[in-house]
Amino acid sequence: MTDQLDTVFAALADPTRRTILSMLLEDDMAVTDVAEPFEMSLAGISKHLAILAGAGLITQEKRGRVKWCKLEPDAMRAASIWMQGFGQFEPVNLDAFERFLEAELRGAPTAPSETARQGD
Amino acid sequence: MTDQLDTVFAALADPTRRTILSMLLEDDMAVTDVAEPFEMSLAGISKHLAILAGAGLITQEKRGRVKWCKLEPDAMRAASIWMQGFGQFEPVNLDAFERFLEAELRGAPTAPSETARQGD
DNA sequence: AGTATATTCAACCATCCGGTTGACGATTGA
DNA sequence: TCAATCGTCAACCGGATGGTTGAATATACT
Repeated sequence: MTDQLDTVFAALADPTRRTILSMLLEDDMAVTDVAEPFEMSLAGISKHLAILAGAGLITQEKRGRVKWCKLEPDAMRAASIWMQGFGQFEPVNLDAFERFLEAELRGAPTAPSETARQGD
Repeated sequence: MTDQLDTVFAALADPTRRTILSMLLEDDMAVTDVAEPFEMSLAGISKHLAILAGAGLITQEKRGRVKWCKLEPDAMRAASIWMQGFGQFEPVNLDAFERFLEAELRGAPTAPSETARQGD
C-alpha cells in the first residue's frame, strides 16, 4: 500500500544511498565495487541497494556471479514533479547539481573519499 | 550533522506529511484545522508538524493560543535541484502536479476525505 | 473566577531502520 | 576437486519513527 512516493523519498533520505546513486551516474557498477569506498560491511551496502531497487531507483542484473547495478533515474520523475509543483524551482540547474554532488562526495560523513579510517 | 537533504527527504517520505503540505498550499492553517480531516490524534499531527518544521518545510507562528502553519516551499529547493540533476525532468509540469495532488487527496490511505474508510 | 479551547509534553508501545556478524549458495578458476 | 570470490540470508542489536493516551500549559471567553 505504500505509495511510490513513500519509497522513493524514504530511499533518498539516506546519505549513503544518495552517494551510491551519484556514483552510479557515471557508470553501472558491481555490488562489491559500490561497497568498496564505504566504511561499511558488504551486507550493509547490499541492503541499501535492495532498498534503492525496491524504490525502483536502480535495477540489478546478475551476470555470472557479479550483480550489476544500474541507475534508473526515471523512478525519480514522479517525486521530482511533485516537488516542483510546490516551488516551481528554476528548471534543471545543472551547475547547482554538480556543486551538490561535489559537496556530498567530498565532505559528507558517509562520503567514500577521505573519512577518518578508524578501526580498520 | 544530518544533512538538510536527509531531513527534507525523510519528512517527505510520509504520506500524512505530504498531504499536510498540499493542504498548506491553499492557505495557512491552525494546527487544529490541519488535524481535523485526519483520523489521527491531535498530538500525532502536532508531531508531524514538528518534523515538517524541523525540515524547514513549514514555519509555525503562534498568535494568541493559535499556532499558524505556513508552507515554506523554498526548503524543497535543494532537494528538488538534487533530483532534477539525475533525470532532467521536464520543467515544472503543473498539470502533472495537480493530477498528483488530486490523487493523493482523494485516494490515498491517509487522505482526509472519506473518514469511514479505514478497516480494509 | 471558572471553564473551554489550542497545543504540547511525557510516557509508553510496536514496528521499522541501519548496521553488524557468521553462515550459506552460487559461480569462477587453479 | 578445492579454494577463492560475489552476494545474500538470518539473527541480532540499539536507536529512530509513528502512533497512542493523559496530564500540563497557555490563551480566550463569559
